[in-house]
Amino acid sequence: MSDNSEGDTPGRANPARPNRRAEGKARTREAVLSAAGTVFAERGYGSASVEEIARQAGVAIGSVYAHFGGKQALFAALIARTTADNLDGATGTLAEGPDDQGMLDRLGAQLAETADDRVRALLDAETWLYAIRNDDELATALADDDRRTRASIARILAEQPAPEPGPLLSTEELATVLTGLFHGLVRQRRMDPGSVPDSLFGRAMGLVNALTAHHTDAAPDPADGRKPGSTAD
Amino acid sequence: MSDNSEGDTPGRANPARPNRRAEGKARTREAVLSAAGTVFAERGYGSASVEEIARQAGVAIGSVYAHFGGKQALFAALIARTTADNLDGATGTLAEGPDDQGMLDRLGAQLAETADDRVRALLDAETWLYAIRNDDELATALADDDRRTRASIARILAEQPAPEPGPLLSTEELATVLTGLFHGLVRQRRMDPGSVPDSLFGRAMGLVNALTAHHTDAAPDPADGRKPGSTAD
DNA sequence: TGTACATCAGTGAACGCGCGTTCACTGATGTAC
DNA sequence: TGTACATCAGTGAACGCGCGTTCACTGATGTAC
Repeated sequence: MSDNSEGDTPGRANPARPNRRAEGKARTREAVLSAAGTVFAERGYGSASVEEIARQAGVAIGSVYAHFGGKQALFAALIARTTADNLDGATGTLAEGPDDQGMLDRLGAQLAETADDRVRALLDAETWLYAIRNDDELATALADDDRRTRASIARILAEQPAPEPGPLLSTEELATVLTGLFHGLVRQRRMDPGSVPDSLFGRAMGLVNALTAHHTDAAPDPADGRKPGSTAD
Repeated sequence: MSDNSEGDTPGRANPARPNRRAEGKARTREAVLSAAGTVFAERGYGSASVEEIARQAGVAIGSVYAHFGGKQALFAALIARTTADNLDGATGTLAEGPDDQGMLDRLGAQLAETADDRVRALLDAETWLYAIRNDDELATALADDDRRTRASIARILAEQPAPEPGPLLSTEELATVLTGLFHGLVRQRRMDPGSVPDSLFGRAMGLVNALTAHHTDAAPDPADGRKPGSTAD
């Protein structure tokens, strides 16, 4: 992000010139980041070795250090890129269309895509763990991105044909439930694919959405007087 | 290593005797497992060192190897114990009472408890990652436990006052949604505690439950398009 | 255009440290008589 | 009970390997004239 792939020629040469040095540098950087994604995902941060990343990227180990400074900084750079991608993906999917059920279908499709992308699912989890463990800037940045994503979802939900938040959940909370269910089902599907069909996410959210739309005035209490005998728990 | 904490005296001595050797051994084993839980959670498998575990357990490093054989086996033993605990906790909470909203409240309380137990949340995530990465027996065992838990939940849900699965979700799927939402919200709460109040889980599930109870005849959902294949790679 | 020089992305052998693991040993506990 | 011996949980120094990191070097690319 901070490293442009072009420009930067200190000598002020022709700006339209190809500049093969910068191009090659950017290509190397991308190759290292891509390899880092696979290796960090597949081995975990602690068990990942810089040497394997360099080998998989097809560069010398020194190049990794020339570009990123060290293992930890490389992981941070990878997270920064991945997080940006995720944010674009989520909000992009949501903003793609205005109609109700279509959005949920699209979310279900994205759930399937995310869960079935092994590297991505592993890397997401590893990133979360890393952020929670080291409560430095990274954790804050990740939480911010998450909050932004949920706010984005809430904004889009508010524009839906059924804008009423319902008696139990505000729009913001609905966005939280949506993302939480998303991550939880990705996790579940990775572990036991058969238990989470593609349509499950969409149906579950359709359920919630339908209730928030239809029951805005009825049933302030979901447990409305159908308890057989027990009063206190 | 199925190392019993008692019995096993080869010489067939008085079975009622205290047997301080076996007691001490069991105590050491527990201390190592407990320390391993903290260290593996806080550092991650790859970055955790056996030496730190031994130090935190107050034993020599050789004892860890005498008891568990190695780092990987120690982690496996820890997972086995933790998984059993989790299973007991989840089904225990659910089976505690029969009434509808009380159960959801109790689940909400357990959500809060789980999310606020830093070591437990980290260890859960680490365990999942480890299992997904190394698709050996451990992944299968974890998936089995998970399936058992969900089946347990489904069984209890079926006994609820609102047994109708509804048009969108079967009881089994509702159990999957419930556990998925649970894990997703734990994750979310760890990252941004303010966004997941204690009551959110209960309210979200109350929403779903109420809808399954009330909308058994209204089936406005055409979402059935499940993609073929697309399971794990 | 051609030549001389400057720049700098990339290289990989070498270093030293920390790790997982081993194993000869210790001494408290258990057993035999 | 007391004594001699056996057992075995626990110890920790030592080993060797693999890791992250460094740095003197290379050579392709860019610049000056």
